[in-house]
Amino acid sequence: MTKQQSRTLQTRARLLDAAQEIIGELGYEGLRTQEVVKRAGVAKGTFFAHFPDKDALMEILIAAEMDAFLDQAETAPTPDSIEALMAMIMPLIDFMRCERYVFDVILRHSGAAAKDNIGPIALTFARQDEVFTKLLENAPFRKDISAGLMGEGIQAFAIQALALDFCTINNEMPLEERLSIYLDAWLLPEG
Amino acid sequence: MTKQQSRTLQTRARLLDAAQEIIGELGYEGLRTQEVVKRAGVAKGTFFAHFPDKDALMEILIAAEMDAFLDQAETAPTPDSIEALMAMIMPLIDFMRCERYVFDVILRHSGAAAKDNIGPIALTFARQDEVFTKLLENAPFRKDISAGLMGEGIQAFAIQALALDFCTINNEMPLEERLSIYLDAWLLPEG
DNA sequence: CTCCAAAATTGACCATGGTCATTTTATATG
DNA sequence: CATATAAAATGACCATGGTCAATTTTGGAG
Repeated sequence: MTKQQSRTLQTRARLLDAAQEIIGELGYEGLRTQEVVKRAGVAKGTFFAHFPDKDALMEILIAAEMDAFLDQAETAPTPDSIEALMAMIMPLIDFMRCERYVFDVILRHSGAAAKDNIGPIALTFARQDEVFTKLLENAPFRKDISAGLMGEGIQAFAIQALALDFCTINNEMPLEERLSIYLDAWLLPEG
Repeated sequence: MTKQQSRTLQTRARLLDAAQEIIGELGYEGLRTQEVVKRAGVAKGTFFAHFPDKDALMEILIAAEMDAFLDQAETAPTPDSIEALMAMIMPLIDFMRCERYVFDVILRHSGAAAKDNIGPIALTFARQDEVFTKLLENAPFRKDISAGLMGEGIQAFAIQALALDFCTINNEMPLEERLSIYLDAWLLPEG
């Protein structure tokens, strides 16, 4: 009963290519499903036969970018200071703040979808945990908590710093400075 | 040139009442603007003459609930332990997780709108900062960082705990337990 | 009281994400 | 090759948030 896969894969690839092309021109927020199917040369319904909804497509594309940053982080040496850690995660953070819409999509899906299946972005966050845990195991930071917990805190503070960075009340301080303060207090407490 | 205010206020109140009524029956996610204007007895356009968009209405209603919790927290005594602190903030957290949609709205607006004006939810978060700062000033927690910074961390960890609680990967641990672990590590470090 | 300008309201209309019964296409089988 | 059948694609259609030119209401000035 296993029938035509090549056609399916081809269509999916065309949709993804078209989406990426549009994002290159108009940014993530500017993407319209109508334009995607038009460029892919398929009908509206075909889009939704391949992706449950528009968010699912966005998740795939955004998670792919985030994963690329994690690939780099994975091969990096153990950070020997907060600065080294910051340098390692800033590329990812910069992507996360490239558009308000991107940050919103990431937020919506970081804690996984409301549905039962786990989306690409939630998987990326899980992978972040792993990567951070491994990196922090031998780093010269506090020793009273596990590397995994340290990693979760870094995630939490990164999101907090990003949220405040998008905020008009609080954006007199640059994101990097704010995040540095958070990470100092979190990873090198003196009390 | 100052003309009719009573009419405006009345209409606005009717819209808000209708919205609250619907939320009582169907929850926040179940609210449709069409149903709001129908119950308020006005036309569709009137809704958008009073609120920039549906999110703005949601913000008002959700921020009002959150503010009520802050009112209580404001009159509470200084927490003398993590448990006491948790007891103080759990009502607010429970509201924030009452619906996935509610949490999403809060997240979207906690870091303020992308626009230049500051929404009610962002103001609530700013007020949270103030309330926490005052409460933590004399609390028996770490002394190496400011009360304000401690408060920001509590916010960050609360959101992280909420996000993971909505997540299918990570919800084998109850929110309260996870948040306790975070706050212990954040407010009472031993390294 | 009449008339005017600003404020408020209206509802037809639009944009866009998403659905689904129907049609087309590919492939396995006799 | 002909046929059956399941996968894939189609596009008219729907739901809902949001817009805006036209209309009605309001309160004050003369």
